[in-house]
Amino acid sequence: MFEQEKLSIESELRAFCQARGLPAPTKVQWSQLPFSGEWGISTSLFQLAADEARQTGNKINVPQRAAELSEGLAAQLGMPGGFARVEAVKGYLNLYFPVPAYTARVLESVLVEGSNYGRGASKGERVMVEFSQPNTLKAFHVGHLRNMILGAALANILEAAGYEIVRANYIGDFGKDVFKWLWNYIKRHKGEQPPKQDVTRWMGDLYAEASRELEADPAGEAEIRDLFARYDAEDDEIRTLYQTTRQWSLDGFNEIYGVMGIRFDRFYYESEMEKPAKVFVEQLVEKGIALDERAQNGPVVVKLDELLDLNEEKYRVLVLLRSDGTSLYGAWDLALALAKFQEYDLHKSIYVVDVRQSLHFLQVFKTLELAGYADLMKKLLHLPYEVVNLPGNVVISSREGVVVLLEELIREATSRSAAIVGEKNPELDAATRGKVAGQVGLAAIKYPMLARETTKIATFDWETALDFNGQAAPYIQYAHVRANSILRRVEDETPPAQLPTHQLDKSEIELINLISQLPDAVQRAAAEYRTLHITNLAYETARAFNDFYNQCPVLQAEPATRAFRLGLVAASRQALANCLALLGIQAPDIM
RNA sequence: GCCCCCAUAGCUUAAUGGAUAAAGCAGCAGCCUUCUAAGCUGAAGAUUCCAGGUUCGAAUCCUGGUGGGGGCGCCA
Repeated sequence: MFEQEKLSIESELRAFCQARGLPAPTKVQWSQLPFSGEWGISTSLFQLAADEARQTGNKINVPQRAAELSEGLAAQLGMPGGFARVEAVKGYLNLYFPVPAYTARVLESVLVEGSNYGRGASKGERVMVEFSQPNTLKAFHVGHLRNMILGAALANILEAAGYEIVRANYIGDFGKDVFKWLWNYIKRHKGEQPPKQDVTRWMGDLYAEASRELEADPAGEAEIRDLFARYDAEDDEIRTLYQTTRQWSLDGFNEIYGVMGIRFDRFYYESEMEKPAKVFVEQLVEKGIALDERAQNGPVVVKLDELLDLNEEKYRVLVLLRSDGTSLYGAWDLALALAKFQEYDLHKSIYVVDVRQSLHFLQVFKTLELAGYADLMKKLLHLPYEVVNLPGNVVISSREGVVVLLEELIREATSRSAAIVGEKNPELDAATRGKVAGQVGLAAIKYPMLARETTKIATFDWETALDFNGQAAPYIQYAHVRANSILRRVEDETPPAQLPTHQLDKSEIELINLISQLPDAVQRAAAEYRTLHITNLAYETARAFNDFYNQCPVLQAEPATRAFRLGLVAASRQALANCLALLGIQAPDIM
């Protein structure tokens, strides 16, 4: 937000170095001044001092030299334009903002830009974010939540950063597991219909049953292959059953997406990739990249390490077709990657898929490179995230039916939230309470998925997931509600054309400081693919707002102060709402 | 056997290679006659897993350990 000011200091720094025969400064690193009631930016001169020592070959005390340099620079700068105060402290150059002018700049840009505040200029590039990828005929559980929430938030953040986004979903509606489920259904549940509620649980239960039955049934494998063959031969009965059961799942997924507030621009299906995948595999065999071992009753594979002449085991072997000629998901992923670029002009194609698939994507991407798609391959990015476990490091398993169902979690969170809303704010009518309960309950379960490093395993337990206090989404929502409840009382007033100035309280300056950081946070979150930067800022902003709320009366303040604070409250509400929107979390007006 | 990830307060987690390692939860002591107390203020709580190394400077980078998790030819 303060690029101009930074650039002007940077050019002063270069002049300073040149005049003294110092090495040219490398990229100047700016950081936020540690907040102590004043607001500004800071850079350090340690690097410059170290570079100087290296250049001259003299042994010097770097911290001492950095202190000297910062003092010299501060003296030369005097009172640079755009700043209120400059100081040199322990090798740092600290530049303090003229509070009234910068405050006005921050608040005005928030209020003018509104819901666009924080958005960057268009980058003129299109990025596809593929996420969710649920498997039909299986349960939708809390393990899938992290992917869904993370993918949706990343898409929002990249969009805000200036990319054009294609939100893609890749439905797992094909493969052995599907026919395993159908096999069990035909044998034990023929004619049964799914229940009205929790379709995916019923699906998942039958899948777990299929897994158990298959282990006990030596003829099962052959029967499943037979179903597969009948599907392939376009057998009416199997095709119809396949379509019907698949649709049950898809309807269940759509219901969940609706509740979660998640949408997609493009759906891909595994079942559509099978045919193009086989064609592509044939080409790979012809090119000598894939090895057809079917004559020896083996599969079709890509022996990546051998092809690359590596001694170590790095890429290993990617299996594309089974020995019976049916295709595997590695082959489908090759076809899918090509399909995406055929359809869209993409700057990047991101796959939000859990970390256990890392080797798989490494293999798929490398195979595409070897097949002559090196340029395309460079645009593919697997964004891994760690899994969600149950307490005691228990792995959530569809196969064993050990799951916490997503629908159940949403229901529990919503009803818990409804009880708390009723207790905290008994005046609300039932309809409003229901609405707020939904907003708060969903927010509470989404937030922890976004507020930690993706490299860390998340543990799901009911107590933490349903704890609405402290560092959690309801805290941020509550700050938004508080701001709103002040503004609600002055809806009829016309805000002044220009915000009056007044002596700012420490808590006001800190709040403005945090609000001003949103545009940078968006760019950084997008560049690093980390939603964490937004959750951190949202929480910090909410905390600063609560502090302000406690320290500074708004409605009862002197007219000028009152008018200024109303502007600050409006800007705070906007900044909080924008952060929450990026995270895919709703900002209630009341709770 | 090979590869990847993780380790920070009792617990869950933050922290551009930079100033005194920051929050929440749990526990302790306070604050509602004021815009919603889902809040705020205190006090307490850390040898950042260990040993080396790089650097003016390391929780952060490198090497080697220890402990835990994950992946590795016909599931997705």
